[in-house]
This record gives sequence, structure tokens and C-alpha cells, in this order.
Amino acid sequence: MPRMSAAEKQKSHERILEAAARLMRERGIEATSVADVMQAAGLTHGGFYKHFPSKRALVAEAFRHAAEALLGEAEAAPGGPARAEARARYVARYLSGQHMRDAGHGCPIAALGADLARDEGAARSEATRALERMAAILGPDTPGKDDSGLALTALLVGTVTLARLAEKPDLSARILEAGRRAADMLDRCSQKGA
Amino acid sequence: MPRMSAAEKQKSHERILEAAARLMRERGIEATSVADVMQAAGLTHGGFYKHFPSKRALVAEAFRHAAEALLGEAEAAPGGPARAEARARYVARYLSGQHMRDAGHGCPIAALGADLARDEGAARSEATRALERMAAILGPDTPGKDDSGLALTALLVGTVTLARLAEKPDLSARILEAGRRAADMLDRCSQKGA
DNA sequence: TGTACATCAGTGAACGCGCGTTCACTGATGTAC
DNA sequence: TGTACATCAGTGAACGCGCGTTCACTGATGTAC
Repeated sequence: MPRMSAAEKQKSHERILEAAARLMRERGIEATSVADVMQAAGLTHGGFYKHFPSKRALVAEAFRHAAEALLGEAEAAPGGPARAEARARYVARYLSGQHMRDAGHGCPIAALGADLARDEGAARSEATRALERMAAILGPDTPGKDDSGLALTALLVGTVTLARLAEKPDLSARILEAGRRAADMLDRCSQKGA
Repeated sequence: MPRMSAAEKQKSHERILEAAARLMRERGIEATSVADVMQAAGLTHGGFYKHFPSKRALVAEAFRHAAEALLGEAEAAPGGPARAEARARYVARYLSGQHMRDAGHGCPIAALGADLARDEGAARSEATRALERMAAILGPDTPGKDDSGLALTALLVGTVTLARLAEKPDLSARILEAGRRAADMLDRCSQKGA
């Protein structure tokens, strides 16, 4: 079977990235082995190093991959009233029970942020960039006017982290609801202050 | 040298707990080995199982130890205007550069929350309890009146997580400052809504 | 278009290593008389 | 109070295991003529 075509290799690469991004967000970085990722991608572990120089490099790429999928579309939102609406949708989706439950396809900052903060290197750089992009999406229409986007980002990340941490489902639901109300408050107060 | 007195054993136990709580908050749970903890406590790794049945049990105990140190004192705050003042001090300390930098002596929810959310067992139960206590400290004077304490807890946890994640010190500082402003806003809006 | 050959994606066994945990041992502590 | 002995906190070597990574190998792919 060995030696796939160049197109097949690219598909394998994509599958590895996808599997890594999902498993690491679900189980954490250290709990996800290279062999786990390769198996989920339908390959054997030995071939990993034809695609990435190390597990560390995979972590950074997988983070970037996950972040791009979630930020790219939201950034396309135009300015003006349509932008406020797009932002509201982003917040609602972020603070949904669906996002809380499906960490594997959710925000990589919420899933891996605390771990990457201890890291030095490419993955942390990717995470910093992602956090700046998320804050820009959630920030004021005029970029750089104030840092309310950073605060809203912190509220969303913290809310989902706590909702996932809580053992009792009804506590998780209350946390998400409290987060939604607080996000609304911050939005209204920010605009009033403008 | 072997066989210390009962009093000595208790001191050892305390040192192990202290070392574990610090190292795990600094480096993460998986990156902290039993041998690391025992060495930091001035002991050798073999003796660990005279104190704890497993590493998992240590994680739960270390979390509880860390949480108690940070919550116990804050809970002693009285009701009324003195309580609002104590809460403001708690928020200011939580969102300080000092707390951001010294994760080893800081909030264990911010340091380990995302990891423990993936866990089942005692450590996660401890974390859930700690989160409820923190929300009670930050919540309305009348407990159970609303869930603003949960939202404020989420904002604080998220803010410190992001500030630690950011690579550039000036971005970290902006995140902390944005978090402080947002905490103020939530406080004022909550009281207005009351 | 056909042929000969170099390339290299993927395989699976093997590597060294550090992990959590176990265990035989030591010798001061605590107890029974 | 003194003596004999069981206990057990701490030691350090050893255990099995899974990890990240390496490597010899395979055979279809892509290329040169």
C-alpha cells in the first residue's frame, strides 16, 4: 500500500490536523498521544514524522487549525449594525450548551488556554494571536478605541471553562445563563460609555 | 533516620500538600510528577504512598488545600457595606499583576480548571465546590438572589487565564485592566438592577 | 507511449526514558511489661 | 524507670507501561529517457 500520491498525502495531513485538534480539545494536550491522533486519522503512528517534525509542532498547527475554523468566518462580518448582530450571534453560540458540551469542536482558547500559558513556543504564539483576533471580533466598531473586546473575551472563556468544570448540569446551565446576562450588561454599558 | 514521630509525619504531610499545590498550579497536573513533589517536600518518592493512596488523591487534596487558603479568609467577611469593600479587595487582588505572575500561589480554578473539567472524580468535585464558594463571595448580599456571582467569577477566571496566556507583557496588562473595568461595570449594573 | 529507476508516504518493530506504583529494608518511635 | 519488641515513616532499587521518536522496509508514485 505505501506511497500515496501527493494529493493523498495532503488529505492525510488534513485528517491528522483535524484529529489532533479535536482530541486535544477533548482530552487535553498531554493526554493525547501521537499514536491516538494517527489512529483517529486512520494511519499508524510511525508515519507521523513524515508530516510534522514533533508533537510540539503538531500542537501549534492543530491550535491554528482550530482557531482559523472558528475565527475566520466571524471576522468576515461587516461594520455597522450588521456587525453588532454578527457579534451577538457569536456570543450566543459561544455561550451555548452545545459549545459547552462539544469541546472537541469548540474554542481552543477555552479548552487549552491554561495549559498553553505554561508553554513557551509556537503554540503559545498561536494562542496569543487567536485571543487578539477574538477580542477584535468582540470589540468596538472602531478597533483600538477601548479594550472592552478583551474583557468580553475573558468573560466568554471563563464562563465556558466554569460551565464545563461544574459537575451538576443545572449549575452549568446557571453559569451559562449568568454569562449571557453579563455579556449583555457589558455590551450596553460599553456603548453608553462611548 | 527512618521512622519519624507522628508529629513529624504530619509536618511531612503538610509539606507534600504544599509542594503539590504549588507545583501543580505552576506547571500543570500531568507535568508534575510524584517524584517532583516529594523532592520539593524534602523527601524521596518511595515514601509518598505512606501519605496518599495515589497521585489522583493527591491532586484532589492539593486542590482543596489551595482553595481553602484563598477562600477561607474571604468568606469570613461580614455582611453590609464592609462586605462590599471586602469583595472589592478580593477582585483587586485577583486581577493583580502579582496574581497573574504567581500562579503557584494563586487561584487553583484559574490554573487547573480546564484540566479538571475533563476529569471525573474527587478533584473535580473539589473544584466545583470551590467555584460555588467563590461565586458566593462575589455574589449579592442575599445569597441565591441572582447569579451575578457566577458571572463575576467567570470574568475573573477568564481574565487571569488570558493575561497569563498573552505573550507580550503589555497585552497582559491591558487584559487585566479591561477585566477590572468590566468587573466594576458588572457590579454597578447588578446593583442598579436590584 | 513504454521502460527503468529514484522517491517517499505509510508500516510496524524497536529505542530510551520517565512515569506511577511496589517492595524489601532500616532504624527511631511508641508501647507493653 | 528500664527493657524488649512491634510499628511504621522514610529510603532507594525495581516493576511494568506508555510515551515520543527512530528506523529498516515496502511498494505505488512520479520522473527521466
